[in-house]
Amino acid sequence: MKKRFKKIPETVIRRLPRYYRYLERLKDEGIDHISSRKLADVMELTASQIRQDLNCLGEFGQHGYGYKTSQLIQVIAKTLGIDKSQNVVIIGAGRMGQALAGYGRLNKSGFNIISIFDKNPKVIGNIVNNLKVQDVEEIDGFVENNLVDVGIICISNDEGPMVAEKLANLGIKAIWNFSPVDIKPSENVIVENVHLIESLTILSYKLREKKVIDGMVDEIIGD
Amino acid sequence: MKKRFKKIPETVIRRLPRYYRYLERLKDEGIDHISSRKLADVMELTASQIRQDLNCLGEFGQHGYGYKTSQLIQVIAKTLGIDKSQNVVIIGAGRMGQALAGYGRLNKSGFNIISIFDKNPKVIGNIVNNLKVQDVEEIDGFVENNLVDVGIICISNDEGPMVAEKLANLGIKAIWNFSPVDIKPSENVIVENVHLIESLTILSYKLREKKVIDGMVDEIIGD
DNA sequence: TAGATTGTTAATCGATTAACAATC
DNA sequence: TAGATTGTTAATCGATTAACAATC
Repeated sequence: MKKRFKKIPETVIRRLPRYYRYLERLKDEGIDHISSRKLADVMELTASQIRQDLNCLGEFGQHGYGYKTSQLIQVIAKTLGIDKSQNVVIIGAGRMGQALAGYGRLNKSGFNIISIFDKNPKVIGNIVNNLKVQDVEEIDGFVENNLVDVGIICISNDEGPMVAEKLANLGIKAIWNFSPVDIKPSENVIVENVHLIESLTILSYKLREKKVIDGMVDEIIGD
Repeated sequence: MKKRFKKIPETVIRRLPRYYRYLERLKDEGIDHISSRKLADVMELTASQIRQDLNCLGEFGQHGYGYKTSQLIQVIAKTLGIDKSQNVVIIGAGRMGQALAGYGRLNKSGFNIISIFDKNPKVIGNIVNNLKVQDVEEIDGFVENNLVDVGIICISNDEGPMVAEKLANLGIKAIWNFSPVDIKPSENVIVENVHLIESLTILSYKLREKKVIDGMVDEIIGD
């Protein structure tokens, strides 16, 4: 009998979506099995790491053969919880809210956007990706009558934490936060804070570092 | 004399934008100095880690007093290369491209969006955030006549790597990629690949894990 | 069988935490 | 000065890589 519960390290979890994406692509290309060595080449990882990572999910490999792509995809999907569809609401129908509402890959991974809310009367009633923007004042009733798994907070002011608390009180257990102030996870609610600017800032650092190494700029630590 | 070049670990670099954000906020609240202990409480890190991290940038603390917020902000900004403004172009004026074009925090960190391109004739000529969408065919001339530091790829098809290569040939050295296929960094070009779905997927995993721990669901590893 | 490749243990490497002398 | 807090070294912890017996 298999182990009932095995804690998977967060570092591994954070790599799983990328495995999933590459494996989906390989499967689409008609590749039905792959060795850790070849997958490592494609993904620019080490074969050793891939075997260690996949072993956290169970034993799927076949000695002398490799891993079956479709089986791996299935297991990763199940581990990540994207094998079942989940209902999502968006709070904030600004540009980012609209972009996420129309983001096809969400649906592909089982996230169904079932409603979008805003507080701006000029925006309420607009159609965004086949959904009519609702008044955020009506969210209580909506959440009571619909099973909502995830709330996406897409407002641009500092009220994210307040909105998150409201959603938590309504029973929403997961928050995907795009608003500028970090939302702290609590006993009731899981959070992923997204700050797009961080990734661009890191790019900026690396660009500068490259310029220093290439001798185009003088130094990193000044004076 | 100070060291001319000190390699900062990537793990530290990836935390710097978050330090920057919190310190900016503290400064806005009128806090002009802070100890590693207090900053650790606010940011939910350990004081020890903060001191280690900041020491990678130099020695700024004052014994018995702490760190000056504004000095720290300045040093982090310089390290990350956001102390100077950088010119950015966006390729792809779809919803995500538009959202990024209107994303105020980019400007705040010194990233100036100087142009936005698309290949769709229906979109070319539209005004997005005070910029007229240009025909992507005209990008060569534009880049030759303007200093462009970063290219943001916001297309939704699989042509990201091709677009990136074109930009690299035009001399753009940094790519911020939102398109679905990973762009591989090369000798000429630095890349940050962004896959928003990954962060939502991790949220999904954590939600599931929480449900298992709370006894609302049976198991993580099936069968 | 022989070749390929896994699963897993051991070795290495790096990152985080703890501790404390130095010092403002 | 006494109290607070840094900078830094040492200890711990965890993640990655290497190695190889097991096995298809």
